[in-house]
Amino acid sequence: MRIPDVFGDLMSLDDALALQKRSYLSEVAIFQDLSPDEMAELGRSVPMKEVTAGTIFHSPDDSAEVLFILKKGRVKVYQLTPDGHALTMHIYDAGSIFGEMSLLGQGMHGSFAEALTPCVLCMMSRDHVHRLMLSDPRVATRIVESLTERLTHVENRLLDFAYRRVPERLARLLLQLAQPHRNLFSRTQRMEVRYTHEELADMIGSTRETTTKLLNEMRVRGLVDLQRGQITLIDMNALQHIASGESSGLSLQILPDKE
Amino acid sequence: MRIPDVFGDLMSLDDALALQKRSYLSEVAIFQDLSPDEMAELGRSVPMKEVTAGTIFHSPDDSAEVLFILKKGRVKVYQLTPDGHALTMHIYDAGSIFGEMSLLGQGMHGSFAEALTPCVLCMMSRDHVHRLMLSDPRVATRIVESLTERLTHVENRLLDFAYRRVPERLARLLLQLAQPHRNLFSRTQRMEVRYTHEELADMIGSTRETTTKLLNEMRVRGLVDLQRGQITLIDMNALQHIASGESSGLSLQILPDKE
DNA sequence: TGTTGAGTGTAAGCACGCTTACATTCAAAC
DNA sequence: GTTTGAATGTAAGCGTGCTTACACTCAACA
Repeated sequence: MRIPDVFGDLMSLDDALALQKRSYLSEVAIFQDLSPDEMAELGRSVPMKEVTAGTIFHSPDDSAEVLFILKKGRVKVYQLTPDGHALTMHIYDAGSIFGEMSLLGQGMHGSFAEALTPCVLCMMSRDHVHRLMLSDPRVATRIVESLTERLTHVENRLLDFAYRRVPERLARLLLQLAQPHRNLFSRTQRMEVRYTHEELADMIGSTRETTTKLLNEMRVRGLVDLQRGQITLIDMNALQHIASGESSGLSLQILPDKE
Repeated sequence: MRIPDVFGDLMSLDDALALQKRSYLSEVAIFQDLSPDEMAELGRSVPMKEVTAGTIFHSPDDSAEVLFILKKGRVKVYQLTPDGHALTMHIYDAGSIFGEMSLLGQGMHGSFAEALTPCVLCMMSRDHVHRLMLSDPRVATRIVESLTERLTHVENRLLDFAYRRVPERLARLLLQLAQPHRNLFSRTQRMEVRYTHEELADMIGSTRETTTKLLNEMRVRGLVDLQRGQITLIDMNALQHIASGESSGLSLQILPDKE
């Protein structure tokens, strides 16, 4: 797993760029309470960066405490265990903030941050964030809300990992990740999950092999349709049933012999 | 673990009570930046409550969004799974804040809060917290720090649950919970953990039986000493070794036959 | 058009730890 | 002193899912 040099060619300080950043930042929930003036000031002082898909723009080696504001794209934050397993801590969508700082905690203690798609990121220093929080309580309040949401999410996952079996965790993940996708031909709308088996395994704390096996069992049963890097959910109800743990596992050995 | 009752039976006047609450609150990290006046105001407006050990003072049924400020004692927050398993989300010591509110998130989405020892709690409404955050950014900043710390902790646990085996999780928990305890006779200082096997099991997402078995294996190997509701850590190095996953499991079957 | 690597399919074997089912010990309450 | 329930001890059995080891498919790139 290689870590390419990220901070290559950053930004130039023309006004146009600052303006663009300003418009970017204004859409981030954290800053929605700031005045236009404050936004302008922010736009001037916050560096921006673009990275291509697959770029690992933060690794545990990076000591600097940085807060990332994700303007465009999707980012995966994950950790590696000594024995080489990866666990995906979180996947952030546009509008999210995340970072290393002890101040804003979240994840980066030994975490990698990888761009899943081309991304546009704003970067703020610890000091900057701190000043911003102190200068405007509404900003701090928004950050509290953001942290709260994440905390809730992680605690739910903890419960999953503690007492739910892998098929349950997988079904829950699929339902959670599912994005609506319109089929142009049949004009039906289906839910899709665009991740590889290995990526899914890293999210549920399982292995690629087990995930593949379970997905194929789901396919055989008509719950999903499988293509490369893409899973189409068909029978949402059945998936929900598995996700709720009411199904007695997915392993085929329990299937009644119908003939 | 009893706490000498300092403010026991002085006077039951309202003023005295407010003063008492004020002094309580002033020791809570969140409010350390407030002025004496602000503390006084807080002391007047925040209700306080005492509960005995074992009391479950919050359950999923309680719909009210309350923020608890734990002044004295220790509190366990846990959730129940449909199949009756319990998972301890967090154990709070004096000075902690925790609560239900979506605002301050953390845990209470279906959680129970149980006093492990006699406790003194202050309770704040969602509105009150919100106002306090908006009125003083330093308060909000402290809350952000608190949330950050908890988030980091939960994420570490998530990693543990995902890829560490039960013996590892148990050893890590013991080391984490260990409190120094002075032996009056030998004047040696030993580390103690005062929980039952079941309580420990609920923290590492395992069962009481497995925990008992592992603890006894540790005892046989001279790593710990066991009494009712109390575990004394003896060989910290060996425990650390198990905790780091370098030990090839604890199960006896792998032990070399020495004779 | 061939090569390459990522993504996927499949299967045997086995260890961990959960389930189930008791027996026993200890401390507190009566 | 007796009783009672919580805490602990122990063990057989077995299923989940990890490990290991390959074969295969497809898309991208040369």
